[in-house]
Amino acid sequence: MPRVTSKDVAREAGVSQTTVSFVLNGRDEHGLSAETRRRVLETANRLGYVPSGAGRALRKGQSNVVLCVVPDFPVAEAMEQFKLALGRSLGEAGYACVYLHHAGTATPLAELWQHVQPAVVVAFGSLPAADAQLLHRAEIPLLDGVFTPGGTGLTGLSQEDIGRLQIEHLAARGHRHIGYAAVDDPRERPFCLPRLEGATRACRDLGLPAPQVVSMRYSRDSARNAVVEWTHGATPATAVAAFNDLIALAVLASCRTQHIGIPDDLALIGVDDLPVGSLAVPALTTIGMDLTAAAGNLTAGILAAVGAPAPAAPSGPDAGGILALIQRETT
Amino acid sequence: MPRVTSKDVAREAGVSQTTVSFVLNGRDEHGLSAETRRRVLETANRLGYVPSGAGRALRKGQSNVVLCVVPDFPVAEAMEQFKLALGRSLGEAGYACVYLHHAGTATPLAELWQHVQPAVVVAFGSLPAADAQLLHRAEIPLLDGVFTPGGTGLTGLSQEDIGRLQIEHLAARGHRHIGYAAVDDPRERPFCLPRLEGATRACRDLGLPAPQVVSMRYSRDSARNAVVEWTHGATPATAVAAFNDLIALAVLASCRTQHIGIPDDLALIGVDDLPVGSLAVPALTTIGMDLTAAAGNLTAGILAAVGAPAPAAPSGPDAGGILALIQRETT
DNA sequence: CTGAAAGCGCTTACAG
DNA sequence: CTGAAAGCGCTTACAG
Repeated sequence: MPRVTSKDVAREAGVSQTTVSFVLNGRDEHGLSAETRRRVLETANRLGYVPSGAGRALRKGQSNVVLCVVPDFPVAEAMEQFKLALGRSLGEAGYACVYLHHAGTATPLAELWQHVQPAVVVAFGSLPAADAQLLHRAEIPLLDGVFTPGGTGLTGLSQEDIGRLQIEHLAARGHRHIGYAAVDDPRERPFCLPRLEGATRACRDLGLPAPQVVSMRYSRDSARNAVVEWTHGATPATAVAAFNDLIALAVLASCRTQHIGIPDDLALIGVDDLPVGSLAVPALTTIGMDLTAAAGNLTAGILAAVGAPAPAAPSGPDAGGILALIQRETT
Repeated sequence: MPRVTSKDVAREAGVSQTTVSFVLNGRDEHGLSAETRRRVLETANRLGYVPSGAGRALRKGQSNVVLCVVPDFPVAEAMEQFKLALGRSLGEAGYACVYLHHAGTATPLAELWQHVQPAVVVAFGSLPAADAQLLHRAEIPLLDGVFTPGGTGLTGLSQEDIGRLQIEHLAARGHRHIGYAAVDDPRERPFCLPRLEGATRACRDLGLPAPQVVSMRYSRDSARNAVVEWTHGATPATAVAAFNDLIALAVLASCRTQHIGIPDDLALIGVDDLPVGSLAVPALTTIGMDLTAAAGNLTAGILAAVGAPAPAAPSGPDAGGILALIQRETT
C-alpha cells in the first residue's frame, strides 16, 4: 500500500496541495473558508494521512527532532526519569525527543546525526570538538554540557547546591567534622567535582573545617579504607556526605562489618533518593530532585535555541525547590 | 554557511552528481575509473560533505534509522548496557540507533515516528495496536515484544532459562523447598512471569515441589511479610529465588532485621549482577547475562527485517552461553 | 479566497 | 565510462 500524500488528500478533498498544507499547518492569515478547512481535515483524517518527515525536513532544512546525546553515565534512576520527563515536555511542544546512547569515543557521531537532521542537539556531558564543529557547520544549534556548567545550567539543577544542602543538613544536626565520599570514576567527575565544590564552600560559609575528602570505588574494600581514614584521624569525622546513594550504601555496608554504629558513631547522607536507599538498614537519608521541573527548564532552553515560542512556562529556571532533603534514619 | 551538497562536490571535482553518488555509495558495477573515484573521495572529504539524511530518506522511502521504543521499564543496569551494545552493533552495520523513551500510553507515537522515518521500529515491550497499525500502513517493519515472547526471541535471551538456572543452582546446593520472590509491579510482568514459569518448570523437572511464590514490592515491610510466609509454613523454604537483585536485596535486608541467617537459614539468589549486589553483606549470588551477545543477535534480526545482508555473525541466536551463574556468599 | 510552480538533496533508470 | 533528467513529498512566494 503506497503512502498517502498531501496530494492524495488534495485530490480527494477537491482542493490544491497548497490549501491542504495551509490547513494542516494552521496558517490562518490566508483566510481559508471554514468549510474548506473542515473538508480538508476530515479527508486527511479519513485517509489516515501522516505528513512525511523527510519531505518536510528536506524543504525546511531541519526536522522536528531533538537529538540527545548521552554518554555512558553509570546507570541512574535520576537520569531515566529525567529522560522520560524531557521527552514528555518536548512532545507537548511538538518536538520528538530521541536519545543516542554511546560509550567512549567509539561512535562516529558524524555519521549519525546526518540521518536524523535534528533541530537541536543536546549533549549531556560534552561532545568531542570534531562533532561540535560538524554541527556548527550544519548550523544545528548545540546545547553542550547540559549537566556540567558552573552554575545551574539550563536545567536549574545545581550540582553545587546538592553538596551545599548535604553539609547544611549535617551542620544543623550538630556535626562539625565532616567527611566527603567522592567517587573514583572519571565518568562521574562532571557530577562529583561540583558537588564536592559546593560542600567545601558550604563548610567555609558555616565556619566548619573543610571536609575530609576520600575518593573511593563502588566496593566494600574501598569503602572500608575510606571509613578507616575518616574515623582514625586526629579529629575523626562524625558524619559523611556521599557523592551519591550508591557510594553511601557502600559506606553503610562497610560500617556494619566494622561495627561502626550509624547514625550514632557516624552520620551519613547520600544523593538521588534511590529506591534501594529506603531498603537499607538503617534507611538512608538523601537528597531528592524534582526532575520534571528540571526537564521543563531544559525544554524552555531548547525551544529558545530553535527560536520557537516559549511554552506557558510554569516556572522560571531559577524557581528553586528542585532539591529536597529526604530524611530517614542515617542522620 | 550553506550546506555542502553532492552537487557542490560534483562541480568541484569536475564530474556529474551521478558519479558522485556512485562513488560515495560504492556502486562498482558501473566501472568508474580509479582516478575519478579518488578525486571524488578527496573532494568530498575536503569540502566536508555529509549526505543529507532527509534527501536520501525522501528518495529511498526510508532512512537508516532504527527506532527503539522503550517503555518506562524500571531502571536497570542490564537495560542500559543492552542499549549501548545494540547501538554499537547497529552502528557497525551502518544504521543509527535511537531510542524513544515513553511512559504509559501518554505518548502519541503516531506523531513521533513520522519525524524519523525509521527503517525499522523495535519495540521493547509491546506497542499499542493503533501504533502497530500505523507502522503497518507505512510499511515500516515492526519487531514487537523483543523481550517478551515465549521462546528466546530475537535476542537469544530466555527469561525462562533465567528462572531455571536459579532453581538448578539451588537444587544442586541441596535445597528442596524453594520460595520464589515475584514482584508486584505491572511494568515488570513481562519479565517476571516467564522467569517464574521457568523456575516452576525446573522444579517439576527436578522432582521438587513447586516454588512457594510470594509477590512483593521493593520495600522492607513487603519483604518482611514475604519472609514470614516462607519461613513459618508447614514445610518452610530453605532457599529463595528472587525475580531480580533488587528484590533479593530487600529480602536480604529484611532477614537481617528478623535475625534470619543467610545463607544458613535461608539461601538467596538474584538476577542481573547489579554492582550493589556485591556490596551487600553477605554478597549476593546472582545470574549475569552477556548483553553484548544478546544485542548482536537482535542486530542480526533487525538487519534481516530490512533485508540487509547479515553481518559476519559471530554466533547464532541460540549459541547459548548468554547466561552465567555468579556465585557469591548468599548460597 | 485558491492554485500552479519551484525547489530542498538525493538516487537511479536511461541515454549516450 | 559518464551525464542529464525525473521524481520522492513537502512548503511557500507568487500570481491570479
